[in-house]
Amino acid sequence: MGQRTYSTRSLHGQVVHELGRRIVTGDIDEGDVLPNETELGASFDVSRTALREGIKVLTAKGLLASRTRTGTRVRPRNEWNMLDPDILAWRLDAKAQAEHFLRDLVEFRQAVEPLAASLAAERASDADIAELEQAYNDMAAVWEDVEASVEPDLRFHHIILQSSGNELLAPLGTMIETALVASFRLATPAIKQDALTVHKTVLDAIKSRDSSAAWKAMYALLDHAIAYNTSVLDKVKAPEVKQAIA
Amino acid sequence: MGQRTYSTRSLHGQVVHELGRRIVTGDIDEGDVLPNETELGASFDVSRTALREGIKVLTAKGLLASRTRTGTRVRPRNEWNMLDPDILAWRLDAKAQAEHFLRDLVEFRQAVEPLAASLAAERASDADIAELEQAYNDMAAVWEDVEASVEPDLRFHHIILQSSGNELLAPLGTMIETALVASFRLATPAIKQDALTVHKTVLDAIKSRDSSAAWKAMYALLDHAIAYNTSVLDKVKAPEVKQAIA
DNA sequence: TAGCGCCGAATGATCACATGTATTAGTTTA
DNA sequence: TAAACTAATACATGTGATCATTCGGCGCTA
Repeated sequence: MGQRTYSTRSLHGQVVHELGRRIVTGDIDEGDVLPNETELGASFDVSRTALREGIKVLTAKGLLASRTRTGTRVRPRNEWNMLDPDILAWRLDAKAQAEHFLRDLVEFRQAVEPLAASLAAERASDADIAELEQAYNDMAAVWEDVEASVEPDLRFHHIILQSSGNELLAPLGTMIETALVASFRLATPAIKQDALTVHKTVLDAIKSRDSSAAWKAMYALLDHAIAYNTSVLDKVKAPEVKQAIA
Repeated sequence: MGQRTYSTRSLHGQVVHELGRRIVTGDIDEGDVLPNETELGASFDVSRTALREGIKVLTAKGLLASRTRTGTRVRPRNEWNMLDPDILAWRLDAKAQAEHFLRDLVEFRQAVEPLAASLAAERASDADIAELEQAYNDMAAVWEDVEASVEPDLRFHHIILQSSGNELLAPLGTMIETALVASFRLATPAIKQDALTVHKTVLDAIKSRDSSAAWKAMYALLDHAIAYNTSVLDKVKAPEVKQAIA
């Protein structure tokens, strides 16, 4: 369970997560009009104020839109801020969509990370590269332990995005972290050992400041992930996989 | 001026935009603690409730974090939801950063759109392709008029992202629309004519379902845009360019 | 000096009431 | 009869006063 952006401890935070989950999972459909504020507040057993603060949060994420008299309705799905960490987390909760979602996620990474790697090869500071190497070494040290290798793996990708020197790319690591954790957990030690090799290739390319090699290496790394994901998701029999997705 | 997600008409909406702008432009620094709610509310001349709703919105976008007793502080920049339409709009307002921002934006497009094009080549429906062709024709019809050609151009890219069949890629069109409009306005008819050719190449590749050709064509299109952007931004003398960025 | 407990200041939450606005129904008028 | 104005209404929006909760710091005590 990756950390959610929005705290679930406050009252309106609970409203945000419960309502958000219902919308994202399709429990409440796009275009649907919500009950009016007093009514909805009562059903959540919170005051109208708390409910409104929750609605404002979801509005900010593009899920809802309120108009006077008309009421509050769910905005069309393609206008949601899909890369919002909370929305990603809710989508991940929707087990029914998980398979489709993982495909989308890997495709997205395949769009973003190769370029980030090539930019990092050009722009990373020596300190960045040292950190990257550290992350790789940490990964290598614990590769048999799937659980323990998640953190340095994540860190590795994080640093590359940061080092791209692009302020639109850099935050993506944090944004999709929750989702990545879930997909990483699917891996077995055998997979991880393979992964180690391709990670090394990426690291070396960036160290030698070869941006096109970095691009290709990262692309290959994700191809590897795709091939693995599909092969795993095909054998739906394995219950522990379904478990991991959830 | 692209349409903002969050209405500026409501009271708390004004708070959102004013506070948001101040934070994004660096007027209020990351890590800074805001004045307490009663005080800040007074300075905006709104009630504490309205202010709180505004703060919740900015919290949802990752700009702020509130803790009891400690107060509300600006979160580190790399944790912001950079692809949020409002944040993009505010960044665009910050003229000082505009040049750097445009570079980031084109790089981001270069990460995302080639893949979207290649996926579209595989997955676009016949209706999608018809729409895409329509957008191209509309572009071709008015290419001398820079202003008029913005809309079909935007539509062209929008449709490709939509047709990618990836729910993470699809909303990016809407998200970066505001920013794209600004960068498109920089173009001159001569540029636009060139652009037309490369757009045609993309269209043809998708029509013939050639995903790797689509990838390359879109990449070339954006390379074109990059080369153009840098060349334009280098001649800082031209005042109408600075104007257009603003 | 370490540990405990109290206090205060900030956010968190609720309520009651006031306001504005868009829709709908009802009434007038050409 | 149909179109245009008007009033009623229901809902979202905005406000301020009030209580609850949390947590950091200060000071007391052993």
